[in-house]
Amino acid sequence: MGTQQAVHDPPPPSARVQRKRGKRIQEILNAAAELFGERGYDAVSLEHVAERLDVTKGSLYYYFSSKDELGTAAIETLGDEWTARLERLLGQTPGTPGARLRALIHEHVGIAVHDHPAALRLFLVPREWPAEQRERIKGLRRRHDTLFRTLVEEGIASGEFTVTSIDTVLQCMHAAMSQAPIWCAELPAAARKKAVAEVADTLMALVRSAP
Amino acid sequence: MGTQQAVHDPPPPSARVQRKRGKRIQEILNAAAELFGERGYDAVSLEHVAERLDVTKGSLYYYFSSKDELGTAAIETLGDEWTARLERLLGQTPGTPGARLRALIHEHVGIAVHDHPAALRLFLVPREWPAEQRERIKGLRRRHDTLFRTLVEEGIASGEFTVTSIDTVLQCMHAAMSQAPIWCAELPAAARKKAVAEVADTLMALVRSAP
DNA sequence: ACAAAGTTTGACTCTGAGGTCAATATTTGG
DNA sequence: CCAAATATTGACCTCAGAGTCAAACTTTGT
Repeated sequence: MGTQQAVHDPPPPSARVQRKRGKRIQEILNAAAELFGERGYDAVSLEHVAERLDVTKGSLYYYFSSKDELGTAAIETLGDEWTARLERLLGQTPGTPGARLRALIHEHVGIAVHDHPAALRLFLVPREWPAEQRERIKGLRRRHDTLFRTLVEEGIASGEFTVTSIDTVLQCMHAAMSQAPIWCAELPAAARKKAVAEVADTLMALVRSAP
Repeated sequence: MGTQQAVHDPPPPSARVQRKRGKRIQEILNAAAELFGERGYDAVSLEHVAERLDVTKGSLYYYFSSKDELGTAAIETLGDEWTARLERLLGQTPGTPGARLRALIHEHVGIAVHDHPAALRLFLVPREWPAEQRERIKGLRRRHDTLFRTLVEEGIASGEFTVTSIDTVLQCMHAAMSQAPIWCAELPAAARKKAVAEVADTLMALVRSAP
């Protein structure tokens, strides 16, 4: 019982191997996030994910112990990337809360419509996730919501916005933004950019209620 | 080859029997509509429907040739009842387009939140229905949307409303109303009535954009 | 070069849900 | 009361998709 590890019980895997494993996991998560974003969680089977990676289903179980675990991890990846894009945008968009909020909505709907048409269903349609994964999803969503909430609160503080209820406004905004990709999918591609802008304009009305 | 039916091919079932069959079909549709409204289409199996009626799955196939057929028919029942309630409300709510629209939104969200928490997903989340049933669902939704569209158009004509794009406003409104039951489900029952009213107030902002 | 560790495979099981159908029970009308 | 029409059953089929695992293959460190 010296300063050495107790009788080498589990020989720890080398750092290089671990990094490699981490990379592989990221590859899997990216592929899965892409698929879930395109078609939604239930519509994507593990064979689909495996096929996109040119491996077989069995391999996935070497890294993840269930579909739900892979699912939440992948959704987390997607959500992180998404939030990062929004945060970056805010970082480089100065101006009033109104201008910034509009840009944020526009970017968010844009990402949804152009890049991840089915992704938002992952957050909208409640699934009975196992408790542990539920927490992770909630956390993701909270972080994302905070971006919008903060701006709205700033706008209210500065007198630029007026609302009946912050929570309700945020929920409505969120709902409308999440639906956008679904009905935009029916529009000809050319009309989509315009539609996204209109959604942003329209939703700005939610924070400019008459007194 | 007289004026009589050609050699009595299929003896037609008596009127009474037919009425009875119709009733049974309605019972099934009601049970199914209820379940679909509570838990969503995919989450409800035919055994669930059968169980609620105290029969077995097989019986359902005596009346409907597939889950999708029963599904659309049931959704139609639900939608018809729903639209009827909204139409009735409009019939007995006089006033400006603004007042009427607010009442309509309130009623619609109220029905969703209190009576059919999962029903709206049936319309929001696109399913690949067989062509024939798709038409019926579209028709339902059109009829329903018309109620809102008409009022919005009236309000615009009278100068009471201002919008960037009618379609966009309607889509956003619809999306927010449809999500409401889902997030209201997390509220304590006591808070729901208030939440419904707030949604109605908030959404009214969508038709009062600044010029 | 070679053994241990790490990775992938493919064939397998299990389950839930849609759908079928011959046999059986019930209702109807003469 | 009885035969034909109508309704219901329950056992069965099929299929997709989650999950398992021993065996085979590949990489790593010495």
